[in-house]
Amino acid sequence: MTPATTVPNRRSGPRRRDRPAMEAALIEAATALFAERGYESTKTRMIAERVGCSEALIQNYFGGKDGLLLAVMRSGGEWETYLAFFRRPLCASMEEEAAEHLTYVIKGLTARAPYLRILVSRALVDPSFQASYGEYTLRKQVLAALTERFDRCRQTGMLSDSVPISAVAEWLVDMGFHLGFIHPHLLGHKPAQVTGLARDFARLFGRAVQHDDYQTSKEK
Amino acid sequence: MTPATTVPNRRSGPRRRDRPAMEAALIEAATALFAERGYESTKTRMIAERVGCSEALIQNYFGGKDGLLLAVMRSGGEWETYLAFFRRPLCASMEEEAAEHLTYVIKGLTARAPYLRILVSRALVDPSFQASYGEYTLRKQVLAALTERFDRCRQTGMLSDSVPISAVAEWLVDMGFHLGFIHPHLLGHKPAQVTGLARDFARLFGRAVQHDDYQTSKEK
Amino acid sequence: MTPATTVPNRRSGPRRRDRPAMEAALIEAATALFAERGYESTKTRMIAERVGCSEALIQNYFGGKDGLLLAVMRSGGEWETYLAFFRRPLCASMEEEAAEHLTYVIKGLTARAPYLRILVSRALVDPSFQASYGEYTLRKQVLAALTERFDRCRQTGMLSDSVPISAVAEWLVDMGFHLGFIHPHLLGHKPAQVTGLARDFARLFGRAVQHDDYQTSKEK
Amino acid sequence: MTPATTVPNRRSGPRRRDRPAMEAALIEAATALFAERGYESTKTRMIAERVGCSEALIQNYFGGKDGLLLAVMRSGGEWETYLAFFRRPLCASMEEEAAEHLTYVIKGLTARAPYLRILVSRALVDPSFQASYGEYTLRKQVLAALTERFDRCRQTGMLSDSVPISAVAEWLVDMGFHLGFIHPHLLGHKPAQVTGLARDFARLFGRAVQHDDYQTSKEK
DNA sequence: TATGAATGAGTGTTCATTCAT
DNA sequence: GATGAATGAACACTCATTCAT
Repeated sequence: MTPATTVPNRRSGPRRRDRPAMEAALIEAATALFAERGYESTKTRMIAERVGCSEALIQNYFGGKDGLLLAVMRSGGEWETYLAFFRRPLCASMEEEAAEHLTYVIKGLTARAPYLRILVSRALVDPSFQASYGEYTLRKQVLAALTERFDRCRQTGMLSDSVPISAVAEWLVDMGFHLGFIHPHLLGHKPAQVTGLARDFARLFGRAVQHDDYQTSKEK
Repeated sequence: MTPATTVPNRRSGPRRRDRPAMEAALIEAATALFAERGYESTKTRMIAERVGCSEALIQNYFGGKDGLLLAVMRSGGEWETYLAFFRRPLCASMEEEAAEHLTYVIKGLTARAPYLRILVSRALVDPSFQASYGEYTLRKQVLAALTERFDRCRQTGMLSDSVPISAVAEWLVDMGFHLGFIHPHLLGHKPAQVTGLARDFARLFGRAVQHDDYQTSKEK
Repeated sequence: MTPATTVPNRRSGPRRRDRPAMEAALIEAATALFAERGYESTKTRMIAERVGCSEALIQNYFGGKDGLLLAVMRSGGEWETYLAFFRRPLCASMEEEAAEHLTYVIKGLTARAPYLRILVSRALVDPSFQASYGEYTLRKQVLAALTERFDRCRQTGMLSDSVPISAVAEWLVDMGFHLGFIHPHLLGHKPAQVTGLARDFARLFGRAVQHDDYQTSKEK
Repeated sequence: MTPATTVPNRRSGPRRRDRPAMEAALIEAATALFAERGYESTKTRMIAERVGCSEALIQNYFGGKDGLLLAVMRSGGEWETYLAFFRRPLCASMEEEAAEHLTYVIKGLTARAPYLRILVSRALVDPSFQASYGEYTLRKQVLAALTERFDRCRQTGMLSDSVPISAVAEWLVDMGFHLGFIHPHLLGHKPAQVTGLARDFARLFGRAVQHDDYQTSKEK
């Protein structure tokens, strides 16, 4: 409720000249409000009040409310740091692969939940926005990273030869999104429930894709 | 200035005396528009125009736009017929169980896609609506039905003893929702892609949960 | 709050055929509501609900809300009985003349207060209505009656020769309206206050218009 | 379709930067329209058109139509200047007292007639408004001022000892309101008629309250 | 540059009225 | 005749946007 601390000590009159800070503050406020109340229910006045500036600034900086939404979206990612995780060394088993993936993804999605809620809610409803969603989501990158990992898993003999890698990767990605986003934000499940489920899912995933011999040796 | 020709075989004048049909038409139109454009972007005027009646009717029948949304929601289900499917005989294998489930669910979700888009999009954004979502979704019922099925699967020896039934059920339900809703309506995947993926997922599911011996005998 | 007992035992379906009773009930309800809430704030639905009939009846009987207002106005008076009072024998003094007049007028205005509030409130604001007010008010008739009385008062020597009769009549009429309408309904004064004031005014009136000699003989 | 020429020297475009003047203009226009057509029949659009601004300004400045009505009410008075009159030196006779009072009050009420019409009309019809009327009317103050004057009149021997001062004051106030407001605005009497009547009333008032001896000496 | 004043297109809703039954 | 269903014009009000300063 308190104005973002990024832009402190605001007084009346024409404000100080720190455009980058102001833009960031607006984006932050808009992200929060869009996520809480939805895009359309969020009024520009609310955003401006939250930040402590005039509505007109939204026009000046972002060209309007739509532009602000785009800026919010673009702000979503430090993709690189997020994706770096997928370049870690292989795990000892497919179940561990899944477990680590799910844990990481759940954490990551939770961190960017507000931002995602906006995106998803709007993509479902505004067809022209669906394209943007595809652009800004990391699904493809994660998919590629997993595929590459699983390739290596197969080479190590950890991953069964009889399962199609791309489907396996897709499968794990979907599980991650479901556990990290759908369960908590649509179904309202608590983190503990989700974590428990993630463990079970990882186990099942392991059973499904692990090479039989490898599996045996591992599980013992 | 000339009376709109957009709504033919409907004179400018007023009266038609079929209230139930009119209500249904309004709900149908609202469902379509809410799904296409979102709740807030859909104006009562659009709905009325689409149906060829006056806006006031929305007030008369449903008490306003909010009431119409509720009516749309309530109209969503012939739950019983949908759930009847889960009372069919067991399949010959767990993979088949999954395959049939996914096929059915994908078809079912596709059929009520517009209705679901509204619900999901709004539940993500309007917290007070999330409760309503929980009420009107069939997740719990399907979950219960699957649990009961898998219980019986285990008794037949088809389902491995070492997997927790509730997690398996949850898993399959999630796959269904993901393939039937997230893939086509959020990610924009085509039906063919989804169907292919469903086959792969069913296969993986089978591998994960099928009792080893049973699995062997089956696969041969 | 209970539906007027004039139209008892109403059930649904096309109602019984007692048009005069129904008209009277509508006029009564409209009078009450117009007076309580004003003409514009009173909705036809309220009137119909109060009476227990359909709104359409207002159209059928009176041609609309305006027509109902006119009917309400026309219903205002059993003029003759009201005016009969002014044909009573002369009083013994001018003060008594005033006292009796004021008492009677206060009572009369109180009885038709709702009806008058509508009239006055609307006449003040709708110029085209001011004419109607002139028509339906009894001011002229009362004025004429008083003038005639005061003529006779003068002949008896009770009324001073040095006052203009028409002004005296006008004066008394105004006092009556002020005490009977303005004080209670605009200023919110209680009946007791008004009665006390009426006595004082009558006394002052007497002092102002009574013939000096007569006054002496009377007061003794 | 062509820009209205009704509001000249005012381009279709927007901006004028004189908020106080704009507020005053809106209040003035609202006063006039409320008085002409009544509060409810006056539409915000009319007011805005009259002033040549947008309807939204009424919301911005006054918070809506209700707020504008309150502003109209509050704008009614430069009370002090109005009440100063009652601090003038005493007249030479009670008749003169009345004559001067009536003349002044008639003028004063005429000046604020539109404003008063709104107030009175609405107070008669909206009970919750009657309280506001009581607050903003000057009746009490004038009454107090007259009472104080008449006290002094009595000390000079001008005012008869046998009349109750408060009733006399009330009486004169009522006459003033009746002549200045009811006669012209409800009965539609012309100024000349009112003036004539005022003279007569003053004369009668004098006869009623003047001390007998003083009266004699004065009239001669 | 940043603002507050001002806008106008558009909102859901109201309500006296009309008409088929 | 009397009704409920249906209307459409109008309403106060909202809000992203524009512009003079």
